[in-house]
Amino acid sequence: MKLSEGVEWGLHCTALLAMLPPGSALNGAALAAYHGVSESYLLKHLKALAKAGILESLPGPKGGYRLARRPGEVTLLDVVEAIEGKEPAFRCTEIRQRGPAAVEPEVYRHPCPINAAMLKAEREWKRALREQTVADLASSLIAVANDRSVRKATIWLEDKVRT
Amino acid sequence: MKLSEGVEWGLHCTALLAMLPPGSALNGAALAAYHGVSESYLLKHLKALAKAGILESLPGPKGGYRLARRPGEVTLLDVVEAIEGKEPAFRCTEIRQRGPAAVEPEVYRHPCPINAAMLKAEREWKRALREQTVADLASSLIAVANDRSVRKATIWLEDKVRT
DNA sequence: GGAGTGATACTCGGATATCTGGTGTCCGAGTTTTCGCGG
DNA sequence: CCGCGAAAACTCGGACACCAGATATCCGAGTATCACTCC
Repeated sequence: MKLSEGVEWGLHCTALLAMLPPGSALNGAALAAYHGVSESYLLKHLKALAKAGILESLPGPKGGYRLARRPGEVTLLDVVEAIEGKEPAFRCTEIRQRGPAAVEPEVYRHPCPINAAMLKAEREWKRALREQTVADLASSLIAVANDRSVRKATIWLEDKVRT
Repeated sequence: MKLSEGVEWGLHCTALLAMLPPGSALNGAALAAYHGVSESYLLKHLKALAKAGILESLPGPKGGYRLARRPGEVTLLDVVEAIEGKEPAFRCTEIRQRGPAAVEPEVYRHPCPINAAMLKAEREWKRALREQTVADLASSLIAVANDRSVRKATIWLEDKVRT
């Protein structure tokens, strides 16, 4: 099992936007350069975040991406599901209905217990993700950040941020 | 994010072995035929389960696989990690240390908060998996199983099971 | 009849092809800006 | 000086190659079995 690298990128981008003054936007080029990643590929994920209603895209010159909701209203689960999709990680293929012990499909009224057990764990994972918001990430990032790093970021972002 | 199909197969195989009398073994061909899956590919996963100490492999004629521990001592997490590996799903690539705001690596003493948040959720997932054992799966499977299916399975397994 | 022994047949184990989904990239549609012109 | 308008430039959006990891498979090493032979 492996989460897409885009999840990490998306979380960092939303967290960065959350640290800026409300309503601030950055374009894809700035977000990519700030994190040192490929711009064209990052755009793919930003698009997904916009489609999910997490980011808002502003077209035209001086355009870019900004948070569509307040940072406290965006959970980590929102971001993860926007990029990874909402399908469960464990996908039951109902192999209990195959092989020599199988009977008619309509007999399997109860859900597969193995599927239920795996989904139960997945619900716990989602719950933990839902309890954390992008605002939490932003404040944590600031709390542990080095002063010089913050200053460098502030200066660099100065002429990139758009209101 | 997607879990390997082998996880489902491994769980069904361990659960089936747990339902048999203690010490019973089945060879790869029987396990594959019972679940209606490819034998050569299932062997790959059974091998992984054996290497992890969950199954025990008995070579030679009348050989096969059997549980290495009692069903109550094997958690779902054991099975999942044996097949998927123990690496976390979220892998922080430390992109905060890249880009124009980066400073010397030794300054980043604190772990990345985003990584910490994701790993926190992952711990909840693992905890839920650790709280369920293969014995639970076996009893649940029996509880919801149709009588005719159980009878068919019993008859079919009769001359395949090995002590 | 029993024990030893050799061949045998069956088992798992690791190394090897193939294929889907994530990774990475590109060019086109749309919109805001902005510059120039006329009033 | 101000308003209008058209061109332009920059933005995001969807469609197109590429590659790693999961999927699927095969043949060889090893061992318990079993039949046969000899005592």
